[in-house]
Amino acid sequence: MATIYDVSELAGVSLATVSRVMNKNAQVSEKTKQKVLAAMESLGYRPSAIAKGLASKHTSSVGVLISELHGPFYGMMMSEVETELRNHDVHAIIAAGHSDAAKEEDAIEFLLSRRCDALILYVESVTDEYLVKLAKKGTPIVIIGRNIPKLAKNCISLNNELGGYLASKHVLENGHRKIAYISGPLWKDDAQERLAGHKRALAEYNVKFNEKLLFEGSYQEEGGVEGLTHLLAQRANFTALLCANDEMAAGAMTAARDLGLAMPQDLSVVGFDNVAYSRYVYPKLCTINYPIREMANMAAHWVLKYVYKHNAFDIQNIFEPTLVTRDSVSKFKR
Amino acid sequence: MATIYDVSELAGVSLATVSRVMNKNAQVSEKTKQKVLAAMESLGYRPSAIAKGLASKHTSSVGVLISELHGPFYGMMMSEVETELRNHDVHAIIAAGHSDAAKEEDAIEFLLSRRCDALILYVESVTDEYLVKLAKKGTPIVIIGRNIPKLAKNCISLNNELGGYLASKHVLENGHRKIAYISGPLWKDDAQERLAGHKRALAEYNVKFNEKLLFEGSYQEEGGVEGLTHLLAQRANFTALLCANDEMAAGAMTAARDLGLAMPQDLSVVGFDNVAYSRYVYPKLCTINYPIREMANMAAHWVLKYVYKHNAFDIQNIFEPTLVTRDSVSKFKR
DNA sequence: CTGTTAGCGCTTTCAA
DNA sequence: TTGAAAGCGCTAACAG
Repeated sequence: MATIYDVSELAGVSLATVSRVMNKNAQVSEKTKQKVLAAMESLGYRPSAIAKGLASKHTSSVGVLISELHGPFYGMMMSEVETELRNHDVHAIIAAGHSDAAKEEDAIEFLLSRRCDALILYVESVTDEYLVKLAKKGTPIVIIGRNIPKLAKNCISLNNELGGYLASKHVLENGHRKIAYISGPLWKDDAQERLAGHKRALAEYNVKFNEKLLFEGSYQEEGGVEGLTHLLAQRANFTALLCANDEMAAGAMTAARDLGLAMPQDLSVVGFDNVAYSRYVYPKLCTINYPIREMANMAAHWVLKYVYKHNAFDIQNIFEPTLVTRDSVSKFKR
Repeated sequence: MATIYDVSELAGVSLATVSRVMNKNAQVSEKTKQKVLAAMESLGYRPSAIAKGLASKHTSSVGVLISELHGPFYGMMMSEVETELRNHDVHAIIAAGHSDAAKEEDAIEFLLSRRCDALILYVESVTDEYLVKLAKKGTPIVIIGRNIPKLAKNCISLNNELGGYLASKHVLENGHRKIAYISGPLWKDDAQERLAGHKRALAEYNVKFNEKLLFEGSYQEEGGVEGLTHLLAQRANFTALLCANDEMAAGAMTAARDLGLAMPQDLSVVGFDNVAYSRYVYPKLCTINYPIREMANMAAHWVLKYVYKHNAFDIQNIFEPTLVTRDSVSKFKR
């Protein structure tokens, strides 16, 4: 692989000059510039990002850490970040944290060791303190999906409680009173918050929260299947089911139908996230929109603005969820 | 950020010694080793992967190029590669090619500039010749989803024609004769191959291929919606619909239901890929299994074996699709 | 077992 | 406008 040295030799100029034509900024006479360009071309020269990083102390790369590389939610987030960053010639180095503290820290170590200029983190297991410490270490970080008081400026988060509330309120407004709830893993903050929102709505409508109508799911399709099966076994005759995310809603709906329930007539269902395929399940899923694209885009802009000094628009730290009404909810009858 | 030099100073040993304890291999006395470790600990030392890469000529990282960062198919592939690689302490640098030749080449340039030890490529637009040339440049490459004769050893591909054939044969066996087909973008090889398989099955059953029953879709949900709408407008009374991937099948099914068609009674549908959510659409989608996980895993093993010299199992270059029967197909009646 | 000494390929003053 | 030279943080002979 040709080096800058080979180029300088072929072009008959110094290293420095070659470097200058690569980094557009400096003044180089048109003539020598052409010589250098020609030399690069004929050698098939490709600058080493790695050597450049060593010498210049920045890598034009930002580390992106998400829980999983698959799944509609993370996929959208990652995709948006990558696109926005790449539009500005910075590259994303992506790693998965698998919702596990050790793996998340590991991944962060990895990204740091690659000397990323900044980190965009969607982490679930690592503590707030860890992140606060990390933020002090020098590499700028922006955190998606969490709101840490001491790091408020670095957080891009959703009002999950409101989302839970909106979902719940919607079925309550439709007359339902026996409402089952499949939450996410309750050690996750967002799962707790969504559930809290649900409880607030219930309280507002004077309906008592029933432990038997709560199932702690996994945030995956299978969790929805298990949840529905379990809840039905409680024989509590619920007419509406709230799921803490769309995947579980899809699983629950499939399971419900397998057991002979018609939706939305026998059972109204609401999801959460508004992932792409939620409109392709049957019935079309009523859900809560999680503006993850906008949030991911904001995170990318945060980095562009504060790290790469592009003049981006103002940063919005907190986003609001909204209700997306579709076919899976009907009025309570009888 | 502390450097190896700081560590060596604090520990009272030379650079080389510090380097030695980092790279387990060499012999270092237990005593000095502990001193070094302690120094690292107290300095919060984190070796620079970038400097290491420059000095050692390999980066313990492999570039992974896929068309999109979102979507169930790519997500699964990326996830599997990353997991397998990380299990062996090598990291994936992921980039998106967006099914566009220029962007794909760009992304490859990027990965090469980061001096990846190898490349795992899922590319759709770049030519075979380009890849053949690339393969000669030194960086080992493995190609997923294409079978290039000159690069047969580097390819991990699916027999798409067989997949199309199996899907088609299944509905033919169920008595259907008027079969509509929503293909992928026909400039993509896999779309062509799947369609070819369909035609072969038709021929085998002596049913003539009808252009009016073919719609060229986008491989996305929306393409399925458009396809179904268009096909219905042809008034050709088809009783079965083959979709070249599950996303389009999901879109088409939703559109069909919106137009009052019951499935599978009025219309049988078959997808392709067997993505995670295909079993959660209604009716559960009959599809062709694309063993993308196994293939992704194989690609990772290829790299582990040939680049990192781990002793992995034998490499399988060609994979076979299989039929997954579910509820979306029924026997043709009347 | 440990230290010395060149680099790896590039950026970046400082002079010319 | 251009060149010389000193690193960036690490690895890898080669000695000792």
